[in-house]
Amino acid sequence: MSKCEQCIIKQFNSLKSLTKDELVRISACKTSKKIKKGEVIFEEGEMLNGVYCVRDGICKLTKLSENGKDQIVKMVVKGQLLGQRSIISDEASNLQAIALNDMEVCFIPKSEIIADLQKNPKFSFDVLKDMASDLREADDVIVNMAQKSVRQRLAESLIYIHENFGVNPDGTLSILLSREDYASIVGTATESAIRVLSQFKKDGLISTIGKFIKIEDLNGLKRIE
Amino acid sequence: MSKCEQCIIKQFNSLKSLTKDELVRISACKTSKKIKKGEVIFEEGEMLNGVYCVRDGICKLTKLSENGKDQIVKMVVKGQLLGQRSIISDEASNLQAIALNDMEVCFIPKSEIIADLQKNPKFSFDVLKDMASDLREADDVIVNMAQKSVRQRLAESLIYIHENFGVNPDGTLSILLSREDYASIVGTATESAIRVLSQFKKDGLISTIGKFIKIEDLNGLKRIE
DNA sequence: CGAACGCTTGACAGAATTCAAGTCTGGTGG
DNA sequence: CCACCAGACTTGAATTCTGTCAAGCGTTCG
Repeated sequence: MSKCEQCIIKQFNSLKSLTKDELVRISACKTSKKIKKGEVIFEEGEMLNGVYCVRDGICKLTKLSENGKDQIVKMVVKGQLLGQRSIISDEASNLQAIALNDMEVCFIPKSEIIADLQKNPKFSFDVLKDMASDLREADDVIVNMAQKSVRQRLAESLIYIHENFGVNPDGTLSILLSREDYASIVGTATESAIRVLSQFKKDGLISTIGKFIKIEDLNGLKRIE
Repeated sequence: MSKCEQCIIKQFNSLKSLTKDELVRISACKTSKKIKKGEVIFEEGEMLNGVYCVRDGICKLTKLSENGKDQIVKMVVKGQLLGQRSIISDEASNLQAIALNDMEVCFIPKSEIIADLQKNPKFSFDVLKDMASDLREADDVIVNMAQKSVRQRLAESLIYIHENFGVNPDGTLSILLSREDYASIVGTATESAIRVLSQFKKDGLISTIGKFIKIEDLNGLKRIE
């Protein structure tokens, strides 16, 4: 099993603020795990007893709304942590995590994280910054959901994925999502999402290569109102 | 000027985790401020150089969306802190704060808060918990905005206000909001909010006493789908 | 008193959901 | 190998929801 203190992934999250000693200690009790596409990492309402550090792959965090539909609240990619919130508030998770492709994660027990939060103010402050940034993003999502049309929201989601999760060599979005996933991101019916995507394609804003989506006119998408 | 170490308001927020010495030091450099209804506490994009501790009154945190409409993202009441997020991430505020009634707040300079965050892990952990709780609430709002109808959202907002901000002796909601504010909470046109409220009234779910709203059938509101 | 503002209602257009087909695809079992 | 099936995808049509524009009412405040 590889060692945390040598892992480059930690450069991208708050674990970078831990001392070498702390990393060695965590490394000793962490467990590595492979998760297959579609597999559930944790359920809504489940008590987490640790956090996950995503070494590879992508997952979606969803919440079941009262009308029975899943809403994708956030997507977590390589380099990010998963589950800090539930650990910190010491409550059951309010979200479900599902792998969108094959993943590799490290599981770090709750006790270790809590101990470091209490002892290492730099680490604690870094986590604080992460959460502040999450909150700011959440505010943006709230405003978009509340004020914009399905068409606008879908356009912005495509742009977000393009800019944050990157593209394949042929220019297609590196993340492969089903139509249902897209609908679940913008909070609409699957048919509505499909219709809007068809329209984007007809307008030359996007194209499809196999199941993948390629953005052809980024500025055109940005101009949608 | 009153002293922080004797202030009971601090019992309701993370400041309760500060030591007596820290409170004395903060007390020495804080400034007390009265803010009138409708007054802006800080603007979106403004650099905050401290946090506000709300001693009395209520304010709304809004964000201007690209289509020019304000969205109410959160309401902050007596006992809560205002502006931690911007201080922590050291960025301009992403929200505007406006008093909904006459307020009394204490302003604590950024340097003091940051110093205490670095030195007092208990305080820092408490702030972390606050933000974790804010994030969870934000997730709920996202799902509601994305998946529910204007009618449902308005019903839930009324319930939220009723349960979290309390009622006057005659049973009316203690917070007085304009129709435009209600529209801005659920993210809809003012006319739409008015129409839904009228319908609620016609259905006997709510009544109005002067400008105040009184919930007549809480379970009825909860049953709306 | 008049102007300004918030509140209310009507009418209509456009957006979005729902239900109901039908197509395409990859995988499975014969 | 091929037929077939399940699931994802696509499109159409009817219905419902929501935003917008327009008009009128009531209150407050100068």
